[in-house]
Amino acid sequence: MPTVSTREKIIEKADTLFYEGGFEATSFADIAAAVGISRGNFYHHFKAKDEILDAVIARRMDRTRMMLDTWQAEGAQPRDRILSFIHLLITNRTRIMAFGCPVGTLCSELAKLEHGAQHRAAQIMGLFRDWLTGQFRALGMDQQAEARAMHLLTWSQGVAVMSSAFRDETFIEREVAAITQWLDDIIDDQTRHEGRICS
Amino acid sequence: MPTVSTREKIIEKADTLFYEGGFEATSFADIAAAVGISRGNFYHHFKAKDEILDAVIARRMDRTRMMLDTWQAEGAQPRDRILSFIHLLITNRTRIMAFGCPVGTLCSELAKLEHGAQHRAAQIMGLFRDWLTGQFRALGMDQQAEARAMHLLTWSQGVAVMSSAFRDETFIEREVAAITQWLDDIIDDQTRHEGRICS
DNA sequence: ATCAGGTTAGGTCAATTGTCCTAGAGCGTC
DNA sequence: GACGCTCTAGGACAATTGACCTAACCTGAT
Repeated sequence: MPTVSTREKIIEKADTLFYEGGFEATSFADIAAAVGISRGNFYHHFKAKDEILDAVIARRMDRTRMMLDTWQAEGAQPRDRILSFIHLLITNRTRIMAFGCPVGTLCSELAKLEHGAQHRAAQIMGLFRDWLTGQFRALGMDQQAEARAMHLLTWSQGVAVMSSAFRDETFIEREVAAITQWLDDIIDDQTRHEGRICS
Repeated sequence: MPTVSTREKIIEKADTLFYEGGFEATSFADIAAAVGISRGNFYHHFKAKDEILDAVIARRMDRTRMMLDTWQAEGAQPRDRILSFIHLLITNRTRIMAFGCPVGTLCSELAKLEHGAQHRAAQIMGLFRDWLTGQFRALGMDQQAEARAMHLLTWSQGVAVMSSAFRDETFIEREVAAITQWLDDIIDDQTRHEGRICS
């Protein structure tokens, strides 16, 4: 499996380098050196830099879908599944403090570059939005489901930016606690509201 | 005033270009062309690219301080002053949707580049944090003042990233309404709490 | 008029960029 | 063995990058 392996390794390394150093600042030579192949060989797999970006975005889409499916299967209740998402901030806190959120920073950079792939990068964010919307809808918050999914996403993106700016690890932990509190508050509010309607 | 004028024009144009296109993606030639001078002339004013970045950050610090001073003078009450900050999202919504928040995106980019100026870029964010902390403290929220300033900043940064990703103008308006609601809620909560203590 | 200082233009420099080509190595099939 | 295919290496290519130099220019003081 030499074909698939090398191509996959290129995409994997490019993914990491795009995240840690940014798309624009990462060159062909950087990726080729990281993979351990020549720059000439690189062109055999990807004719242009935009093609690597497309492949990286596609890979991130796939992996995001897989992660969401895992959370869907593992979490017994919608609250547990949403907590899986929130817990991403803790799990990846070191990398988030150093490089920000992979999705958010890519969207921001491509927006500045007026790159055509910005729309597809935003679709990764859309995956989280739609999945979270489904969770809030499962909690009975039909009308407010998407708004709350967006609020949770917005909050998370803010935490990523702020923790990266101030390099404060305790900030992430405090915010995760606050987000969890907010989640439980609206769940409590929802169950009370349902009780008022039913009874 | 040829000296100051040209140098100021360079910093001003560089500021705009760094914001709209990013620091790394903006070249000497881009700035020189925007100002209308030769590249050689450029080097007389700034020996290295990092020097322009330093000047741009210093300029943003100054202008931020001036803006905060204006808000401090214009706003009769802390609530009005905080609303001035929140209203930035509305005033600059077109540019925020296209290029994100000037402060947040610069911090993120410099973090990825592991640039030494990242710390000073974060100080601009610190100006907002400290000023907002002062406003919440003026509202009597001594212990929670900084946490609430950070929360407001975090929320705003999240709105900037999300509105830029999805290019949704109505999202900004809805979030500004939600932030305003949150502000009035904690102010109400604070006045109730004060009444309980005093009476 | 002369001179000094700050300012500007144009051009050079090595290094790096993304793109592209060619020659050949490896390997399975006929 | 001969052929075809994918994969690889090494380099060439023009364009652009940040950095730097030198020769003029302007302006005001002497």
